[in-house]
Amino acid sequence: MENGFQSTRAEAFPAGLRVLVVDDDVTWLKVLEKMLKKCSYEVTTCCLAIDALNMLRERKDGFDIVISDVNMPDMDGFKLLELVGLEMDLPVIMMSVDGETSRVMKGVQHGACDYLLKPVRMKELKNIWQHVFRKKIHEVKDIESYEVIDDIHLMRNGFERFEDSHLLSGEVGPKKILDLMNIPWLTRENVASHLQKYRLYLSRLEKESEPNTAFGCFKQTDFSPKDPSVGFGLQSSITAHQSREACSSFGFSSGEVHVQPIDTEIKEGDLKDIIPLLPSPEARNALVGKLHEIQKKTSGSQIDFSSSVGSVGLDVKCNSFDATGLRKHQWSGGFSDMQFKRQTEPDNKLYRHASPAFVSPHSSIETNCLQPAPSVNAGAPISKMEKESSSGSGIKRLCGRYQTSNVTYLPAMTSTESPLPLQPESGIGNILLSGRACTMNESSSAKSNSFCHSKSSSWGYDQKDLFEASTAVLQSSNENLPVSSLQDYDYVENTVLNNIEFLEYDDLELFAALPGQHCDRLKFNSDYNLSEPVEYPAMDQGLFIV
DNA sequence: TTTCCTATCT
DNA sequence: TAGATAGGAA
Repeated sequence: MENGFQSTRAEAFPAGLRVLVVDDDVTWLKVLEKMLKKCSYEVTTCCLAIDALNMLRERKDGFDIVISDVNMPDMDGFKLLELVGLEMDLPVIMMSVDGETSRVMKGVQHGACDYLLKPVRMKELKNIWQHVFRKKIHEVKDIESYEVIDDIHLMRNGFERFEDSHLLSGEVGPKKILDLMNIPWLTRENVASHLQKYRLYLSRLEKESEPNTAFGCFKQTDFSPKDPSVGFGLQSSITAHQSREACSSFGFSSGEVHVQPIDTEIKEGDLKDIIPLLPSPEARNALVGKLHEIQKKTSGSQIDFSSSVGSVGLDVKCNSFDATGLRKHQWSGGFSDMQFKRQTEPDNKLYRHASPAFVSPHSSIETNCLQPAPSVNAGAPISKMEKESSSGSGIKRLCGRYQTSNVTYLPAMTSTESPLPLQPESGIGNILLSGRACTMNESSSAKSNSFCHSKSSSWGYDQKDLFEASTAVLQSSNENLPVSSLQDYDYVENTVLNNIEFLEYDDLELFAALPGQHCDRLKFNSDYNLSEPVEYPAMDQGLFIV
C-alpha cells in the first residue's frame, strides 16, 4: 500500500521506525531505548524537551513518532506535545507514572495518540508503529479527497469551454452540454436527468413567484431558507456588480460577496440568445424590453451583461441600467454546482456520493445605487440556516441539492458609505463575508483545513472557492462548536487497560537502577525476551482504518 | 438512429 | 428529494 513512506523504509516497516524518546530520567531513557531497539526501531533519546523540539525542527522529516514523558523540568510534556502536533504533525505518545484519568484525558486532548503508563510494557512499544501507520492512512485519505478537487477543476474547464462556445445562444440540450463539458465519465443521461430536475424546479419557482414577485423587485421570500434560488449547497455567494458609473446593485445568493466592475457591454445578438433561457416571463420580458432599447439605440441607456461560467457552473448575469444609471435590474441564473456520479468507473470511489445539481437562478434585485435596498442592508432577518449556524449547529450537508444556502445580510449603511470596498478603478474585489453554507464531508480533517485555507481570489462559481468556503465554515464553526481534539477515543480505553497488566522485562540490570515504585510493578515475562527479535503480526489494514 | 422530453421508478 | 431509466416523439 502506498502510504507515503519511502519505498525502502516502507518495505521494512515497522522495522526502522524512527522514534524520538524524550525523558528527563536517564534511566528510563536507557530502558526505553533498549526496548525500542529490540523492536527494530531507530531510537534517538533526549533528556530535555527543548532539545527534543530543536531536534525535531532541525530534522523535519527525521522522525516518525515521538514518545515523551509528561513531567519534565524544562517544559511540560503537554506543551511539547502541543508544539510537536502543531509544527511537525507527528504522532506523539505521552508516558507518565501518573495514570489518573484526568491526566490521561489531558494528554489525549492535547493531541497525544496514546498515553502509556510507566513502566511501559514491551508489548505497547512493539505496537507503537500502528500510530504512524494510522496517520499515514489518514493522510492518504486526505490526498484522495484532494483529487476530487482536481476533477472539479476538470469540470470547471469544461464549463469554461461551455461559455466560450457561445452555447448560450440557442436551445441548450443535454447532448450539447455534455459535449462541451467534455467530462469523460459524464453521460448524456446524467445531464438530461438533472436538466429535467432543473427545469421542473424553474417551473415550480415560476408558479410560486407569480403572485407577488415581479422581476427586479427584491422580496423577502427571496431569502427563504427553502427557496433554492438563494443558492444550492456549495453555491453561496453574493454578487455585487458595480458599473462604471459607480452604480451598485447586489445580487444575492448567499455567503460570498463579490464586487466587480461591469465592463462587458451586452451585444444585441447575445441578448436575443439569452432571452429564451431566462427562467421566468418577467425576466424575459425585462430583457426583451432592454433589447428594444438597444435596438433603438436609446441614448443614456445601458445594459451590462456578464455571462460567466464559473468554475463548475454556467451562470448568467444580466444587469440593466436605466438612463440615469440609478437603477438597474439584475437577473442571474444558470447551472452550477454540478456534481455527477461516475457511473462508468466502478473503481472510482471518490464520486460515489456525488450527484449533479443545477443551480437555480438567483434572486433578482432592484436597487438604487444612491439608496441601497433597505431590506437588504438593514434589519433584515437572518435566515434559518444562518441562525442555526450561529447557534452552533450550523453544519450542513455539503452536497445538498436545491437547498438554500445561508444568506449573509450586510450591516445597515447609509447612502454615503458602502458596506463593500467597492473598487471601481482597480477591478475585481472579492470579499468573503461568510461561508457557512456547507460543511466539509466526513473525510475532512485538520489536514484538509490547512489545504483549503487560502482565500478566494476569483469570482463566480469556483468550486475551489466553495471548498474554501467550506473550510471557513469549519474554522468559524470551531468557535461555536464544542470541537474536541480527541482524536481516537479508543486510546483512552487502551490507556485504562494499561493499568491492568504489568510489564515484561528481562533486563535486570536496568531495573535495578529504577526507582523502587517502578520495580514493584514489574512482572517479568519470558514472552518478550529482549534477546529475541520481535516479530510483528501481519498488518491488517482493516484493523487500523478508522 | 439520435436526441430530447416526460413519466416513473428507486 | 434527486438521480436513473424507460419509452414515446421529433
